[in-house]
This record gives sequence, structure tokens and C-alpha cells, in this order.
Amino acid sequence: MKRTHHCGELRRSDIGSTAILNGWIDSVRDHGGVLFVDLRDREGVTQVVFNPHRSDAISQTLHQLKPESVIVVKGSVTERENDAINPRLATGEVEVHAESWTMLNTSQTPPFPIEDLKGDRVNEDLRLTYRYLDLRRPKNLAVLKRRHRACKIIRDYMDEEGFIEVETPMLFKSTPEGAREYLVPSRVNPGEFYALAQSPQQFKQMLMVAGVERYFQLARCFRDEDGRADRQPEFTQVDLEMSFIDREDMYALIEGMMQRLWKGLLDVDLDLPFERLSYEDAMNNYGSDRPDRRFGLKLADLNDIFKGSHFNVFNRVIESGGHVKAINAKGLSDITEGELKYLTDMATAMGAKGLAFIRARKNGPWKSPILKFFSDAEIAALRERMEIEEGDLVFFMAAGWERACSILGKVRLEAAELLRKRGKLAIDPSVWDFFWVIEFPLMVFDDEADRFVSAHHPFTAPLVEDRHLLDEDPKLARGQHYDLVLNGMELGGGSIRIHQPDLQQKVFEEVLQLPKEVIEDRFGYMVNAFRYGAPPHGGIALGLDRIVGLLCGTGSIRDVIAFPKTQRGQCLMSSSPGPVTEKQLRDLHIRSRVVEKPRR
RNA sequence: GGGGUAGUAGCUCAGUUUGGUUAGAGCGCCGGCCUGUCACGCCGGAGGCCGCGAGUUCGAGUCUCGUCUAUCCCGCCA
Repeated sequence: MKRTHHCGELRRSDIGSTAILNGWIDSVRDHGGVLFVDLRDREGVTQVVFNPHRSDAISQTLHQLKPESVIVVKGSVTERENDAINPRLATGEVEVHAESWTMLNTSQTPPFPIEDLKGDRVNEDLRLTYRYLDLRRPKNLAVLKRRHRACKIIRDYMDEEGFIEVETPMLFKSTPEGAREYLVPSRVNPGEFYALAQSPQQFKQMLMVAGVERYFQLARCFRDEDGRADRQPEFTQVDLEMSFIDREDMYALIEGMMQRLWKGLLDVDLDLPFERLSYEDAMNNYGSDRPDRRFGLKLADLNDIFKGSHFNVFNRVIESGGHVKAINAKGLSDITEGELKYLTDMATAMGAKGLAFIRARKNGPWKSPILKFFSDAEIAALRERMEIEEGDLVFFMAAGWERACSILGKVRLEAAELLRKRGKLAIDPSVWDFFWVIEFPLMVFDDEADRFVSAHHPFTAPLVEDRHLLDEDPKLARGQHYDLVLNGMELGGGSIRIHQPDLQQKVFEEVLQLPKEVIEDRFGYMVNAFRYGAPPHGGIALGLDRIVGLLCGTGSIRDVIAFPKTQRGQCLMSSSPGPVTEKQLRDLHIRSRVVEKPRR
């Protein structure tokens, strides 16, 4: 019996016809004389009615109907009586009266309910162990469909824009200055290793040298870093690169892609172009290079107020070139001791010496460990600048500019969360705050390594007007780098690249101070390639999992990956990673130092 | 590597504050009844290494220490 319809298909117009359905038994309601089965497939649910009085053949077998078993059923499509119509079901105006049915496969009782609402509350590790059952839930199948839709929209759009999809190797070589990598031992090259590509970066630039002009790929990338809700050890990037373009071309291209995605999947019209925010402004106002601007609580700079202050802690920082910044967590003066300690611990963990505050209590004087050091003029200026009212809580941070900003930026997010829990701050879920963050510093000084390291990667071109700074004061040079941010989340980033071999060599040698043989070994082929007529080019990589996660309204990208890994990088369903045999290791010319196998 | 939260029946949880009889509920499961349900209803039943291991105690689901797992965060993510 071949299926004639999917379970979400039958309508009033089908009444009178005969239908054959395949599917899983969603629920059974046995009334003795009549038995209702909700039959489910990937397209929906149809009610099938079994009447034991119709035939003995059917009545003999009805006890076999159990949830999650797979059946094929043939029957007549029948109108439902008025009071039997189920308005919550797309097929709710009809039902199929079974004439015959066959069990295709029985199911054991599932370990958790295959339902959208109840299933959501089940422990995630159990659901991941039985991911094939978890994915059966309509809401999860809908996510897979939605991800497919997003990919199709992206591919169609890129095709229209003249891009060629090219696959690049996943087996690459180790590039230790980036993220930690997954190493793959080479059997035929004893003692040597591949690394799984953390991105197709170098290959896509070579494609530009090759004259591809417009490349894209939905590229799987691998990074052996610790997990987060928005990170997986393997993830997918919308990776692309273009020749003969400037930053404006890139902005327009990506904005068009986002517009098409949001229209196609959410029927939301995005306003173009997206705003652009300099790194400096983002840090100054929000303390983050990917600020969530859907709520206020902006940072303020207090250097002008406290310059020459008698409060030495502030004055000393200002005189040594640092900044005093503050944030008013409006309405949070009822913060608990525990919450305050949490914020302070967080700030000190990020390198703060402490977290000074003023509590403008209701019905009482301000409470603060530092207020006594302030002059009356300073207090008055502070009250005006920070717009302090009863019930407010103001946090201070005095440190180097970047550190002061980023610590208060984190305090800002936590304070917003505390306010949200109290019902004093609400974020409109219909707001899509897209914007570009631009003019990042090209490099940052790494205290640990005692040298400059690339803020993005060493192939990012400096702003034309900042190029002379590479010689004069590298830390002031800004790069032609851009990050796409949405609602406080980094969706992706990229840059216009260096295409001149001399400049690239200079960045490696003089700015990043990499040894010559390291440059030659790791990047020699790139610099060499640039000597053969490399076109000016630039690119970007967007986190597809994050984008789909936002389009699906899920909190974690695990929800939009068919078979995700846990925070420790394990697949609970297939139990990977797992041990290998001694022979396998020998063939690969490696020896494990772990004597006892880890218990699982 | 560090900090927080959680772990009790197949699932979701209560019980832990103040140690004390036989560890409970809802859903699911099994059996019976029921011809219009769609969270069907009614009757009955089975089901527990209270994550694991030590310790304190006459006595531990409950207190202490350790450990494992998941998750959130910091570090990390060119």
C-alpha cells in the first residue's frame, strides 16, 4: 500500500475519497466500542477512527496499536460532526475511517514523551541520548525544515549575486596562533598531523588569487575550545570572499542576505542599511564590541568630573591615562547582598580591584563605601551626569580604558538581567537590532606573550588613513574589519584583506614579530601567491547556527543542530569520542599517555 | 583550569530547612470497563542503588567531604 497523502494534508474537499496514510501513532484513545488514533508524520497529524464492529479482522488487532509504532492505514475520508471538529488540527474537519491497516514496525515505550510541550521539559542529556526520538517532536522537525529553508535562501541569493560554491579541505595544517585545533595524525607521514580547519580562511583567499572572484560555502569549521550555549566544537559558517570590492559592497551584500532571510522565514521587513558603530563608540557606551542595544543602561565617562579629585583611587587612574566609567542600574537599589557579591566577584575575576557603587535608597541617604571621599561639587556633578534618582544603583570602574569599559559592560548585562527578573526591564521580542561594528584596532597588545597579536587575524588590511601608524604606533592602527551584530550577539565578522605581499610580510615580521622561519613555514605560500597578481579582496564568515537559532527563537544552537555535542564535546547518542585499539594507534605512529581508560 | 545550578519511579517534580514508622504526586506503563474522543473518562496494579563513594550518627533521600554527569558563566574562541 503506497501512501496517497501526508498526515497534514487531508481537508474538507477530500471527503468521500479513500486515503492511505503512513505514520507514527501519536496517541491512542480507546473507547471500547470505538478507538481513535492520532497518526503523525513529518507534515502533521490526522485522526484515524477504528471501529471494531466494522470487521472482526480489525477488532482482533487493535490491541497492537501503541504510541510510536509505525503503521500504514487505508480508509475513507469522512466529515466530522460539528461538535467533533478539532479546530487546533489543520486536518481537524475530517477523519479517516480505517478499513484496513498493517503494522510496519512496533515501538518500545519511549523513554520520554514525544510531545512538544512535555518534551521540552525533559532533561537535555536524555533527549540527546535518544536524539532520533527527540527530533520526532514536531517542533524539532520544524527546526530542521527551517534550517533547510535558510540554507536554500542563502544559496539562491548567493547564486543570484554571482557567487560560486566551492568546497575547501577540512584536513588542513595546524595554525597555532588561532583557536585550539583538532589534530589528525597522518598514517603515511609518520609523526605529522593535519588539523581540522577552524575556517576556510586561507583557502578562500587563494581562490581569490585563482580568479574565482566570488566564492561562498556553507563550511563546517572545527574548534577545540570549551563549549557555550552558542558554541559547538563543529559548527557551520556562511563563508564568502569577493574580489575588487570595498567595505560598502560587503555591507550591502550581507544586508540583502539578512533582509531576504528575515522576510522569507519570519515575514519581517528589515530596514536597510544597518547602522554602523565604531568599536570605540560601542565600548564607550555599552562596554562591549557586540552590544545589546535593546535596553539603555549606557556607560558614562567621568574623567572630566574626577580629574584632580581628592579621591586618589580615581585621580591616580586618570593621571596614568586610564578612565573612570560608571553605569546607573536604574531601579536596582534593592539589590541583595548575594547579587552584589556575585557582581563584585565577576568584576574581580575580570581583573577589577573591586566594584564601587552608590545605592540611592528609597527613604534614606545614599549608601556607598566611596561617597565619603567625594566633594560636594563632585556629588552634584555625578547626580546630574548619571541622572541619579531614588531607587537607583550606580556602579563605578576605574581602570585602563578598555578594561574599565568591558568590565562595566558585563555589569551592565548582569544588571539588566537582575532588573528583568524583577519585572523592571522588558525586551521587546519583535526588535531585530542589526548593526555593524567597525574600525576595530588592528592589533592588541598581549600581556602574556609580551607582543602585539592580531585582533582579528593577520590578513586584515589596515584602514588606508591608518597605514602609516604601522610604523609609528601600531596599537593605534585600525583595521578594515567589520562585525555583524544582532541583539547583542556576534553573527559574524570579516575584513578587507591585505593583498600586497610586502605589506603582508611587514605585518608578520615587524608588527606581530613572528620569526622568519615561522612565517615561511606557515604563511610562505600565501605571501608567495600574492606575488602572482593577487586581486584586492575581502570576505566575511557568518555563524549559520546562530542565525538559524535566532530565526527559530531557541536559546541554544544545540537546538538547531541535528546531532549536537555536549559541553564536553561528546555525542551522547553515538558515544563519541571513544577509545581506539592499540593497533590503530600503532598504525598512526602515536602512543596514548592515558594509562587508564576514562570511565563513562 | 575556576565559579554557580541541577541529579529522588520510564518522564516531570515534592520530600532536604528541623536526620526518625512502609519515600509520595501527576503523567506514562500493565490489566479491566467504556461507541465520539482529541490532555478522553472510570476501576485496579506494577514500578525506587533517593547519581556514585566515603564519613558523622543508635539511625542519612535529608548533615559533612570527595567524585561523576549535564547545564550556565569566567578563562579560552587568530
